[in-house]
Parts: sequence; C-alpha cells; structure tokens
Amino acid sequence: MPVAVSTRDRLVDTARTYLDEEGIDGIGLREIARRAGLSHGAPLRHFPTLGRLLATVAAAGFRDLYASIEVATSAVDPTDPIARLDAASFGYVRFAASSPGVFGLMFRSDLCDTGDPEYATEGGAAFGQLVELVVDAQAAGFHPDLVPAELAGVLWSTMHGLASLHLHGALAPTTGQSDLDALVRIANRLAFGASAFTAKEPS
Amino acid sequence: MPVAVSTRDRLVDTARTYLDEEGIDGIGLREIARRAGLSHGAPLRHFPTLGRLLATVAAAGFRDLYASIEVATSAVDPTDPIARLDAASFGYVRFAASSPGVFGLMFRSDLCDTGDPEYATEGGAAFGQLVELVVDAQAAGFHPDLVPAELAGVLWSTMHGLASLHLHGALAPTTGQSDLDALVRIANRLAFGASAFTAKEPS
DNA sequence: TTGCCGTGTTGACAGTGTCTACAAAAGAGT
DNA sequence: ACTCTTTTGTAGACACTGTCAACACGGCAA
Repeated sequence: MPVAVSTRDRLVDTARTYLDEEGIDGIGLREIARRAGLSHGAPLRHFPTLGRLLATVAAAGFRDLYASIEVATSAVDPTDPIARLDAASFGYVRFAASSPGVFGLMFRSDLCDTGDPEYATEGGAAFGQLVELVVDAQAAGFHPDLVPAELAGVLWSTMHGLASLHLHGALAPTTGQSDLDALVRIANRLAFGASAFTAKEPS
Repeated sequence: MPVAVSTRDRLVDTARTYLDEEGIDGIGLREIARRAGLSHGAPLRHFPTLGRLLATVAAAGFRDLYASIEVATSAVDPTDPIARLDAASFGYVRFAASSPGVFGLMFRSDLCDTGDPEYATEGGAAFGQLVELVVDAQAAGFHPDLVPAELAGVLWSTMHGLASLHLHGALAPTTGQSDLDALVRIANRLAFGASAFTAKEPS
C-alpha cells in the first residue's frame, strides 16, 4: 500500500482500496471523489474520464500481477523451467484471489479505457514475463514446436479462466470449499504432465 | 431466431439481438424498451428488475451454449470420449465467438441477477453436460483418479479463459489474425496429449 | 353492469458521467 | 511586490439511467 503523495495518486489509491473492499459494483467517479474527500468533479482535473482513471488502476494491477508471479517463480529452482511455470500459475491465481476487485477491473473493457498507453504497456509486460518462462520451458523440451506466444496465451487463458470462474462463483459446486489451488494443481497436471515433477506450491 | 409471441418473449429477444449487434456496453432497461417499441417502464411489468431480465437472457444463452456443444459432440465418433471432449471445446468457443454479447453477459454477475432460478438451472445443465463427457473420458482412462466435477471445472476454465481473453482482445498479439481455433487445438493438445492416459489410446 | 386484474404509459426521484463557469492558490517573469 | 498564467478545486447544470407510484385502458368473471 503506497503512500499517496499527489492528489492524483491518492485518487488511484482510493479506487484500489474501494475495489478490494466493496467490490467492483459500486465503483464510480463520484464515489471515488467522496472517499478521497473531494468534490464530485475534482477527479476530472487529473483524469480526462473515468475510464482513464480506472485504466490507471488496472495498470497498477498488472504491475502487482507481475510482482506476484515474480515472487512465486523466484521461490523455486531456477534451473527447472517447468517448476517455474507451475509456480507462475499459482502466482497468477493468488493475485486474483487477493485482489479480486482490481483483477476483475483489469479485464473489463467497458470500464477501463483500454486505449490508455500505460494499460497496454503494463499488460504487455505481464504477458511478456509469461512468454519468457514459456521460452525457457520450450528450450527444456516442453512442446518446442509451438509458437511461444500462442503457448503462453493458452496457459494464461487457463489460469485466467480458473480465476474468473472462481470469483464468479461458478466453480463453487465443483469443490465444497471451492479450493482454487487444488484446481490449479489439476490444470498444471494436465498441462505439464503427471510425472514431470511433483506439484508443490510455495506456501 | 425464435418468433416472439408474448411481449415478455419479445423483450428477451430484443435484448439478445441488441447484445450481439451493439455489444454489452449500452444495454439497459430503457434501451430495450425503446427497441421493442414500448415505453420506458413497460419491461418492469414483465420482470421485477433489469437484472432478472438479463438473467433470463443469460439463461437462454446457456441453452444455446448447451446446444452448440451438443451439435459439436454429435458430429464425432460416439465411441471416442476424448474426441467428444475435444469437439466440445470447439463447441464452447464457437458459441462465444458467434454470440459474444450474450456470452459476455452470462458471466457478469453485476448485470445478471444470479439468484434467478432459471439462470442457475440452465447454467448447471450446461456444466452437467460437460461433466458427463468427462466421466466417459475417465472411464476410458483419462485421469480416472480425479474428481469429475473438478476435472470438468478445469477444462471449462481453459475454454472460458480462451474465449474471454479472445473477446477482450488480449490474445490478439499472440497470433496475427487472432485465430481462436488454433489456440483451442493447442489447449487440447496439452490436456489430451498421450501422457494424460493411464491406458494407451489407440492411434 | 360492476368490479378486477393484467398491461402500458407517464412523471417523478435519486443517482450517474461529463461539461462549463467560477474561484482560489501557486508560480514565473518583470 | 506586482501582474499574468496555469493549475487545482468547487458548484451547478445537462442528459442519461433504474426504479417506483399514479393513472388509464382492455378483457373477463361474477
């Protein structure tokens, strides 16, 4: 939780905490201004539109997602690229579970102005991080014939789908307590093979 | 496209065509009423709230999704459960691609009243259809040790993630023309590859 | 006929995002 | 120190939204 120095940063931070406390439903320009102790029109002095404000929040979310994956992968053997991909999966869903509001916002193109350059940059950086992990795994013999970006897109989609459906509540009937980590283990077993390694996520 | 007989059905049908023509952004009670040639308050005579109207639309979407998977699976060898699962994947993303607006609505709990019994029923039916396919595959040696609903949840998540990110535009950089079918093929290769079987698949 | 009830319309209310006009404060240049 | 300009914030308006209450009309049963 960064200390907000400028009013602009404080608005972004106010939106972030609102999203993770109250969810995405009641988000709005006037609500953010209210929580920041400003008049209803003040945010438009720092962002041309609500969509740009939320795109800035989403861009910060992509940075957090990047960091979550970085933390997860750096905790395993750096010479085992499959183990790093496995850890990255847990880093992905763990970010989604810990920041459900921001995660939900990041892929809502009706709320975020996806034309925002910062949004595109940070989103691309997070995806590029996954592509690098995939390239390393391919060098170790993991589906080396596939296009790295396509393989990364599939792996990303799996984690994204798990996180999205979990937050939507659609996966609740599958397991009693809706254990997301267990489903990630299954997904990784399908993707990386049962005997490639012993799936063990960092605590 | 079904012929609308009652005003209630016409409202649902109006919302459906709006979603697939204009997208999900401008959907609203008054807009639906306008397109149906009614006053702005008329829809509330047939649905207690907008969320219930959209939940009814989403329930119809789940029925279409079910039908799309049914069509896809019935076109392949009924004695090959893996081929049926493979076909079901294409049926899933094909529905999402052909009805992007309704598909996007179906998983938007801020728009749909997910407490609607019809919504829950139809959504559960679509998922149950996938579970049945998974059970058959497990009987043929495909990860027979896993809980069917969990395995189905993972497979569903993969297709859901692919369809969602594709519609969001996030997968565009992976392939030039954003070929969704190619990504599904990769996903199925990961999930249904030879290493996934305890019993050997006839080649 | 007399009611009643389902359906539709109209007008209101609170809420939203965005725009414009206005005010105050903070610097920059002389 | 005095202007001039830019930034930052406020207040009010506008068009829009979902929802509700009041009213009107048509069909139908008693």
